[in-house]
Amino acid sequence: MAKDITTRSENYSQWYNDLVKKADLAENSAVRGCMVIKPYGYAIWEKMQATLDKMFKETGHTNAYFPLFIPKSFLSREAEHVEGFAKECAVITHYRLKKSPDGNGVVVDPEAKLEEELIVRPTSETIIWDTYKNWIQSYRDLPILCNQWANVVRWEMRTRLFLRTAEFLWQEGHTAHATKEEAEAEAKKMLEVYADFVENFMAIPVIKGVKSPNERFAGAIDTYCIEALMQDGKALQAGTSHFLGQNFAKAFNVQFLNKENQLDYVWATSWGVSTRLIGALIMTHSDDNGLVLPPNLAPIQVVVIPIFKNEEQLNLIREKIEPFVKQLKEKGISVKVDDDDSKRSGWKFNEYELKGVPVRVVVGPRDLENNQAEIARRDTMTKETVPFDTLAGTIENLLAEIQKNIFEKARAFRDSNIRTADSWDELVDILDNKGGFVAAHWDGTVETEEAIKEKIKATIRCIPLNNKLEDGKCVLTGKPSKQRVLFARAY
RNA sequence: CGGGAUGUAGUUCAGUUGGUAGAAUGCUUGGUUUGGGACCAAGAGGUCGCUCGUUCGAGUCGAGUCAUCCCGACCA
Repeated sequence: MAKDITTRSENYSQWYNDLVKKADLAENSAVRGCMVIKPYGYAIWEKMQATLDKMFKETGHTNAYFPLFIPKSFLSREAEHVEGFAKECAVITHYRLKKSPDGNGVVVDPEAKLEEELIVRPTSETIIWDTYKNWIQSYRDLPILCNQWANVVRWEMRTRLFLRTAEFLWQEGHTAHATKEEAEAEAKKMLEVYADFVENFMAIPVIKGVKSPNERFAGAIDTYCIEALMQDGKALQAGTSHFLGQNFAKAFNVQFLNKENQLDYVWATSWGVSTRLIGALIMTHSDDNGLVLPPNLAPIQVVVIPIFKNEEQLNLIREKIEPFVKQLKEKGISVKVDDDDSKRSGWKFNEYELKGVPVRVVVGPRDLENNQAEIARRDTMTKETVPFDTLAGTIENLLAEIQKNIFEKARAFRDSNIRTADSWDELVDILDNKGGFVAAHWDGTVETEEAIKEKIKATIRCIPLNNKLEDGKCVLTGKPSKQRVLFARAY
């Protein structure tokens, strides 16, 4: 459990990469910058999807699907938006191949050039607003509360498994409202949904805040975000919710007649979280034995490992474990009984620890005699023996306790890594030697924000919601400031 | 697109002044094992990224080329 930020951060990239591969979550693909999510990793994503989807439905949203391809002209309608994404777009120029003249393989057919190039969506605001235009005429058509589960492509120069890949999976919500107040409330509500999900299901503590102008989504009026802290002291943006104002409605000419019979532009929000959250999960909870999964998201919550020398013994154990495995399943707990005799039990212990399975139950001849089982918890790596008849109940409680414990552990770590700096030297010293978030005064200008980023590679992660106001001086310029903002080096 | 490095067995990597292609791990088979990543034996597995050059002879030296990784810039 290397908790020392400075020692761990040196090899953190390597450690992270190895873990993703060893735990069987994902691997690099033949296509540069793209990732293969393996079954175990995808199972985690499916659990995240199911939970989020339920939360979206409970807040009145429905799912829809929009095209993968966006006409180039759509992207350029909103000036800031195009500038924000232009440098990382995959562009489709042709629609057909033909046999190579030299007989080897195929070449792009020059005659099949598209009149207008298509962009593989880096995000769907433009295609969706072009569609919404046809859906909205009256205030009675509003609000529209749609979510889409999709893949998007952002052609990044440097990629890392889960954290930044050329293609990634996400959900993007796009809502249309009759009033500014309603749209702002929606953006804030979805931020709360994200914070609830990330903290209570993923056990990752987050800071809710609003982005500074420089970090804002391209085309947004306000970007609300949740920021998490990784074990190497770097921050990670875990989710964003944007209040888009009327920018996209104006760009795509989406107007409606309001109750006063006046033509008005629609107010918009968009919000999204991605497979990047799996990266956050790994970097928040894992230790030197491998992954640590919060019980709420673990594809396998309990693994049962029988220890046996022959078929006869295994049958006795099977008979004994059957009742509590059934009880656990009835409680909705996912259980895997691993009685594969081609792997030794010691090997299995390590394997399931590496994969982060929260609870392990071991039953061998010794336990049959004493009518008990050994249970081991992944978060603390401790073991205890429990009588068979109380096993199911004990495990149910233990899963809840593990969920709580890893969240509290992560929160304690995060809280102990939020520091205040009152001078430039102090800010630099903390970032270089300790990492974490640094609360410091900033004069509120984009120039200063950029200058700080340029000098020390740290960005303003957010201005926390409910930030308390206090007078101070900007750490860089010395100009007056009304509140502290959170700086960090980030992924 | 700048700076650096690396391409050898499925994987991770050795390979000396140029002279028969190596290890670990994984895989297959058989046996002994099985309460914290077992052991023994046998076996399969290679166009040394590609091209050209130097040489009697190139994994090794030279030139070119392609690819990948790392550090920047960009970013969820």
